Order: sequence, then structure tokens, then C-alpha cells
Amino acid sequence: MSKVGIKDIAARSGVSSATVSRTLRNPELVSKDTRTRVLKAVKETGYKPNRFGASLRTQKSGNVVVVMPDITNQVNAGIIRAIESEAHKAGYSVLLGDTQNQEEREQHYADMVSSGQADGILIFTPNLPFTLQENKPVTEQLPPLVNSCEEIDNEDIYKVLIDNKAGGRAAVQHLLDLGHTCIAAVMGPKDTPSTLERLAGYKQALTEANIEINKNLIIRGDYRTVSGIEAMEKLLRLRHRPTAVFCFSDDMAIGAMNALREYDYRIPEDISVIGFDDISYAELMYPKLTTIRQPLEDIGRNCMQLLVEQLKGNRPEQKVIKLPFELVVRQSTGPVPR
Amino acid sequence: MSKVGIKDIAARSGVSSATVSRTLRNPELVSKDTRTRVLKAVKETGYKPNRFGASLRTQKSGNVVVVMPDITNQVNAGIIRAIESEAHKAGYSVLLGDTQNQEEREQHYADMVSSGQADGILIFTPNLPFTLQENKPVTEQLPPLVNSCEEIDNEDIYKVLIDNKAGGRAAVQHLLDLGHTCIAAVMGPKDTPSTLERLAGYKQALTEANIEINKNLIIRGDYRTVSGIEAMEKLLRLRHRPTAVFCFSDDMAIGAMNALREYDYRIPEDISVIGFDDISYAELMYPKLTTIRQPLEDIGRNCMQLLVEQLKGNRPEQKVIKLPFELVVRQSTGPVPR
DNA sequence: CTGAAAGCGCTTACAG
DNA sequence: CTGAAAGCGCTTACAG
Repeated sequence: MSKVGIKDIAARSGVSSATVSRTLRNPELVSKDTRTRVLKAVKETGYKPNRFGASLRTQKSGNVVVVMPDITNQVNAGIIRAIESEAHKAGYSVLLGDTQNQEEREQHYADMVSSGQADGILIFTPNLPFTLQENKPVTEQLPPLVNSCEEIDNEDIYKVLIDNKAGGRAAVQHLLDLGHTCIAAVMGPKDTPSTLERLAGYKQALTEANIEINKNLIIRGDYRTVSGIEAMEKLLRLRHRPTAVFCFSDDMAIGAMNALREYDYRIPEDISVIGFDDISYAELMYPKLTTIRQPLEDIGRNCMQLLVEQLKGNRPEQKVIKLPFELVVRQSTGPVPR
Repeated sequence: MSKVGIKDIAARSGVSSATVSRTLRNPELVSKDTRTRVLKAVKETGYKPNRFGASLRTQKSGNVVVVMPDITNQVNAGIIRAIESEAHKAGYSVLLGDTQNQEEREQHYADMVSSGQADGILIFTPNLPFTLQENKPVTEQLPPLVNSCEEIDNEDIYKVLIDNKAGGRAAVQHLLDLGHTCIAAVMGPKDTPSTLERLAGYKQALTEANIEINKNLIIRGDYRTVSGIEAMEKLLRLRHRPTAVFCFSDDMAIGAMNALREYDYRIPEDISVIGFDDISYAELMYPKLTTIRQPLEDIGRNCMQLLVEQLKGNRPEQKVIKLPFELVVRQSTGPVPR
């Protein structure tokens, strides 16, 4: 690696380093003649301004950091895509922080903001990796920040959310409408806000239909495929098997369908399956998966837009953006068997 | 955001900023007493050293950048996971650069190395985003760098690869072994090294079996699901339909299976389908997808290890690491219908 | 339109 | 064990 600095360019083109900097940042301040000379030298040497020098001076990094529990799952994939393209529009680079569900790594990425490596942060976990002092207003203590997907328990934070409870309720209502009364739930990871909400929706729908909640029909999962398989295997052992299963994620629903096929059940003739998310593989399954669609792209776009507003120094009035979910009926759900 | 600097800590604990820095970087150089005082001040204020100041001084960023055409697909997902955990072990942070197949963005991420924001780079596209001068040795002109998945046409670069040609050949040989003679190929994006290699393997296997190459049976795709659907639809219109299809990616194979089901073909009784990659969804399909497995985790791990060696200042003798693929026979391939 | 100079926040060789 | 000082590579207010 050749290490070309601003001084080399200055020397090469016979101007001061100030003029080189101006040529690159504010070319309109420089005469056409010098500009040409400087740019020639830049091109010849392949000079790139050292970001640390610039950022140290300007106190801006031009980066935003995204903190996600698992960057490789399909839900986050859809969100990331939108974040990236929106950030790009606003002139920011995205640093993707995969926490692998480790608190230490969450902290690590949050520190990138504290240490100036990023100007703002998008948080998709339910924890706020910044310590707050009680006596000061929250907004003054936090960097530009938006929270989404897993709600942080703090009213003063900007958020982009869907109504998980209503989503859960809609999923179960769909099954009730098909005549099911023995409906199982496969939950996500313990104590995550999204799971608790969806569970509340599940319970609400059943209660409204005068159906008693049966604890044996509620299984803990972790949103991943394997846990869907295991949950389904547990359910199939029950004396009174469910005729329909509401999985709190598509990945678990896909696992559940695989377990059902393994044991020769027909979907939906024997057992109906509904998921949550509408990842791209949902409609590629056989049978195609009925699910509650999260507007992944909208979530990503809104998150970034809300962050960019803050980066501009604005403090939008509206703290929370609620986005709509949608029941997508496909082939994995059908009338209750009789 | 409170902006606490090293001077604030120095003042608070009654020492010089040099001592604060030592306490944080080389605590063994500082007396226990001062160390305690400094750490107390750090904790109370939540001070994080500004990365730009430090990096400007040390000329190290502690970051590596990963350049990928699409961070959200499942092949890359598997690779990223391994890269992240390996980087973490070596004390590096990973900046994920999704290029969305735009050359401009590829350049942007490469510039992060040129501008000092990253100390090394992992490139999963076939283009080298650095200009080389002919008269100097290549290694001296490049930063620590490893190339994988899509081979860059340069012998002096460190690479982690699988034998795509042999992989393609193995896929077709599997179909030949099942008695198929009319075998279609659904290729990836035009001119990508991986696709050209797999195609060469396809042709080699057929030629060895004395089967003539039929251009109508070779369709262009782009590795994504939709292109698999479209390719299959084209193939089904042919007067002499293939009895087996080799898709150069699992996503396209999944698309192809969906198209087949749409038109009431049975898999594999009517038409066999084989993919390439073995993404996690491959074995969750119905029928479960037969495919050529890429060792995604191994690829990621080896890439990062090879990069870390270079970051340490070493220049390993072996430039290319070849990793083995594996034919995974599942349910989407079967004997030729008679 | 251009240059000299200050300074962003650190780290580290040097001196004590 | 600790401090004063230099300097990493930029940008920009100021002066001309």
C-alpha cells in the first residue's frame, strides 16, 4: 500500500494542503486552473483522504451503526436492504453490527457511537446499551437513535414498530374463522417484547371466542427453524392434538411443516400452520405458507429516515411510527378437519 | 451525548492525559493507585476514547471490511457468520459492505482501506477495486486482502476457493448415474467466474458421457429465485423437455421446483432438480433439495484466518486454499422416468 | 482565490 | 511510575 497524504498532493501540484482539501470538499472555492492540477495529482497517485484525520477535525464520521441480534436471518435481511439504500441516499455508510445475542457485542457496537466512529445508531434489540442518568432528560443523553422490532422499555426513544399484539390476534382469528378451536402457539425467545405481545394477541383472540387457554398448547421456541421442529414434535405427542398451529415466526412455521411431513400429516388437511413475518421463502414452501406479513422494507426505510432527521439536528415530534401488518392467506391453513 | 475527552478524565483524576491513555492501553505501566483513580473517573463519565484520535496516531483502525454483492442471501449469510466470529477472536471488527452489484459501491468499500478506515479487506466479487501499476510487485501495492467465491483474475492474490468446475461435473454425474441424458442447466449471472466454471463442469460431464451439448437446454439465470422460476418455464416449453435440471444455485432450484409444482409436475418422478450451495432452506424444501454443498463456514473461517495472517505482517507461502465441496443427495433427484 | 496556522483527540518516545 | 511535548492527517476561520 502506497501511503499518499495530502502533503504529497500539495507538493505534487504546487499548492498548499489547504487548497487540496478545498479542491476535494468545496471545489467551487478553487480556481479552475488549480483544481485541474490538483485533481490530476489525486488521480495519478490514487490519493484518498485519511478518514481519521478528517473525522477528527469535523467531528463527523459519516457512518451509522445497525445493531441486530442476527444479521443473517431473512427478516433482518429484508430490513437491512432498505436501511442500506436509504442510508446511501442520505450520504451515510452503514456499519452492520451482528450481536449474535451477546450483550458484550451489543455494547461494543454502541461504543462505536460513543467513540465517534458512528454518528447515529439503529437498535433492533430490546436493550438500551447506554446508561442514563435520572436527573437529565433522556434525549440529551442519547445520540441520534432509532429502535425497532424489539421495543426498548423507554418512552422517550424514537421507534418504528408494528402492532404485534394485533398481529397475533389476527393470526388466531384467521384460524378461528376456519373453525379451529384447538389452536397451539409456538413462541419466540423468552421475554422478548415481540413474543410477549404476540402471545397476548393469541390469548385475547381465544378469550374473545370463549375458548379457554390451554398451557399445554403453548410451546417456547426461539424463532429459528429447529425450535419449530421440536415444538411441533412436542405438540404431536399430546392426547388432544391441536388442529392448527400459530408459529411466531416463519422460520419456526417452516420447521413445524417439516416435522408434520416427517410424521405423515397433511397440511392443511390434518393440521393448519400459520407463521409470522412473510420472509421471502414463505411463499416458496409447499404448501405455500400463510402468514402475518411485516412490512420489512417499510420498517427499514422508516428507521433510517427517522435517524437521518435526528442526524440533521431535528427532533421530530412523533416519537413512534406504527406500521401496518397484513394477513397473507396462502395454502398452509384450511378448514378444521371434521 | 456528553462529549467527554481524555483531558476531562485527566483533570478529574489529577493526572496527565498520557497517564490516562496508559491506564487504558497498558495498565501494567501505571501504579495501582492512579489506575484505580483513573478508572473511577472513566466509569463515572462513561468515557470512550475517540477512535479517530487513536487511529490517527497509531495508523491502525482495528477494522476489516467485507465486500459482498448481496449480504442478504443465504450463501453469504453462512459465510458472514464464520467471518464475524473469527474476526472477533482476533480482535477485529467487521464492516459489512453490501455492494448491491454496483461497482461504485464496491469502490466505496475498497476506499475504506485506502483511507485507513479498515486495515484489511475480504472481497467476494470478481473485481479488484484497486489499480495496479505494472512495474511493481502486486503484493506491495495491495493492502491485506483475501478473495473468495468469485475468483479475481490475478495470480498474486490470496484466495479461498472451491473447485466449481468439479462441483458442476459432480452434479451432472449424479444425474447421469440416475439414467438422465436430457439434462438442462440454469446458469448464474453472465460472465461470473463461478458460473463459467460450473458450466464447464456441466459440459465436461456430458461430453465424457458422449452426450451432445444442446444449447436450448442451457438457460441464463442470476442465482436468484425468480430467475429459477423463469428458466424452468422456458424449459417446459421445449419440444424435448429435460428430465433433469441442474441449477447453479439453491435459490434458483427452489424457484424451479415452485414452477414445476405450478404446472403439476412431480419432483423427482417427472423431473429431477439439483441445486448448488446447500443453504439452510435446501433441506427444508418439499421434496428436500439435492445439492452440491459448499462449506460456507469453512470458507468464512479460512478467509478471515488468511487475512489475519497478513494483518500480522506475514505473507503466507500458499496463495490459494482449495476447500472441498460435497454432493448431498436428498429427495429432489431420482431415476429418469421411462 | 490561496496560504499559514491552529487544533481536532489521541499515543508514545523521551526524559526524569 | 509519570509528565511535557510532538505529531498522526486532515479542515477551516482568518488574513491577505
